[in-house]
Amino acid sequence: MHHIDKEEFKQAVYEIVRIIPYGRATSYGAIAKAISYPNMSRMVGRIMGECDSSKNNIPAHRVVNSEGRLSGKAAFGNNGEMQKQLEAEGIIIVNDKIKHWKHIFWDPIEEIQL
DNA sequence: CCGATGACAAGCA
DNA sequence: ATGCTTGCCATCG
Repeated sequence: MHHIDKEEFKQAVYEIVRIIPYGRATSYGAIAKAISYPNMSRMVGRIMGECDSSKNNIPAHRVVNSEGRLSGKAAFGNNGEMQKQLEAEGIIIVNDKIKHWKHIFWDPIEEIQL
């Protein structure tokens, strides 16, 4: 009873990720909170890893960890593709971490309250 | 069944 | 800032 359907959860994550603005990024935990499952950040990461972003029109490159670090870059291949996509949006990255993270960070909660 | 692991996160020393 | 610990949940061997 207390279990949301796995597919529903995945779709809820997709919905949030798809509305992350260009040039901004959010975190696994922030997404988990936004869909009312604050302790499911690891699952959000798992879902991103399997979402096949390019094919499904999901800007997974805009999802990083709570410190702004590109902990999931491996899923984009060995050519720093995740970093390239972020840089193409004007985001600066140094040592796998987004520069000015507090400023770049987009909190989905703010959008949902609208 | 159990322990390890993983695109996590927060607290603490 | 750095590293460790704990809490969290699904998947695997």
